[in-house]
Amino acid sequence: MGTIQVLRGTRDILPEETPLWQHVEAIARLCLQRSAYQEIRPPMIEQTALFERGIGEATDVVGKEMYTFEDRGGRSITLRPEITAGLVRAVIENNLVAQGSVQRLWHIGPAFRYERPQAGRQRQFHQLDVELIGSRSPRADAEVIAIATEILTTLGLKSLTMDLNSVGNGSDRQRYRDALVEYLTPFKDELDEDSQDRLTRNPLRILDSKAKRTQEIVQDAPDLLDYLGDDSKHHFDQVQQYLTDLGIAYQINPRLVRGLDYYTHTAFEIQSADLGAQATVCGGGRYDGLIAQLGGPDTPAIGWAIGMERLTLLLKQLNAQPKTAMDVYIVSRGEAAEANALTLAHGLRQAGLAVEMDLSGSAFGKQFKRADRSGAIACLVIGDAEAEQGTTQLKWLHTGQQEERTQTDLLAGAKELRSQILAARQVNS
RNA sequence: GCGAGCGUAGCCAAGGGGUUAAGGCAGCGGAUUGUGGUUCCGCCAUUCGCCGGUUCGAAUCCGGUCGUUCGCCCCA
Repeated sequence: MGTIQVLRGTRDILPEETPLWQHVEAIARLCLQRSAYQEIRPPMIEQTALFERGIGEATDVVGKEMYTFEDRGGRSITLRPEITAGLVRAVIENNLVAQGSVQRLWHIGPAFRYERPQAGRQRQFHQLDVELIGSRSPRADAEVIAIATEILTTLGLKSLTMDLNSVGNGSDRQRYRDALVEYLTPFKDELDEDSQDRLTRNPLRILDSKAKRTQEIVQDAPDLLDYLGDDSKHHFDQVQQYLTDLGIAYQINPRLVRGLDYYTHTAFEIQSADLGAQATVCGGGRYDGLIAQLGGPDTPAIGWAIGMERLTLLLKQLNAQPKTAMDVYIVSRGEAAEANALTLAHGLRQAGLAVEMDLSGSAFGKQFKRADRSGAIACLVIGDAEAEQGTTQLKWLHTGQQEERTQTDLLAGAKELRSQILAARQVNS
């Protein structure tokens, strides 16, 4: 072929799809804004060390999925594989959390992981990311989770399920980890290959292995929730209580262990059965240790990320795509008329109308055909005669009625025209 | 990184060794040189993802490669 194609695992989001993305973003903005969250826009590239230290060297994301390269100055740079780490870096660097203060932040943008693409998984994907930094309160957990469910349900998504778990604090986890390793070691030879490997590197991850025999073994493993200290247990109970108070459905999944090292206490995932193997639409949790670990003040935080591709995939299964129809389509022929058309289009747009101007210069019949397809309610016709008299034919495309207006009257009455079009559109739909 | 399936126009496709590569949608042009949504006519792949091999002959068979889909792993 010889033409250059998009990189594997990346894709173009074409004009027919962008209205859907804009709709999601509008809903998200609305929900976040009225919950006091502010947008932040950190860079997409960071020093590699940020992710190594933040996400954890033992994780798959850092171990084998990062886009890492040297820049011309010999620095090791990485395209962010997720958004939280960079956002936390920005918070620390700009001193956004003075003692006791709370920051509510959100961001939407691409992240990159070098993985084999499949349904709901790409090398460049987009996340809507929300973080509440500076509160240890279980109300913070509940607030953040509630926003996620609100966005999802406002978009019309149903039949989602939420898994909830607590992985405790550092010492809870250490004790549990020891107990788990002790339990699993006698079964070592029966575990799947990956899990054997994790027994020393990252034993908690064995819990949500999909290998059949491993699952059987894990059935009788000690329960993480039994190893929570009193504070952790209390926190978890409170979170559950608050979610119940808010009418948010969830199920406790003691084997939910998320793949990023920084999580503490609350961990949750919202899933859909309609996504295939990549069922998680939204995942998140608390990360009370991360900020200190990255050199900031000892500050608790909780957040989540929604996968935009997976979300839009679900929405596409659901409803017809929103389309942006034009209000007015301008048809013109002849040099003077075409100049008039341009001026008219400009003026009407300034008055708030959506106007498409036919640029073809082809026969009126052809131009009307396009006018029809544009979804416009009204059509303006300017030919030699109209140009000479400074008039235009205003044609209503749904009735075929046509009236003559002077161009100046039309512009002066643009507001009225706008409400007429609005009314006509209501009747039509 | 591993396994399996699939690549024919912008989209959906038929064809499974012999030369003219069906059909539909969309698009463009015309019937209708100043009036649309119907209809009719015409145009729209010297080429079947790419490279190489087998053959007198390859979209068709073989090898490789790239892409894609589904799954594993992992995650959004």
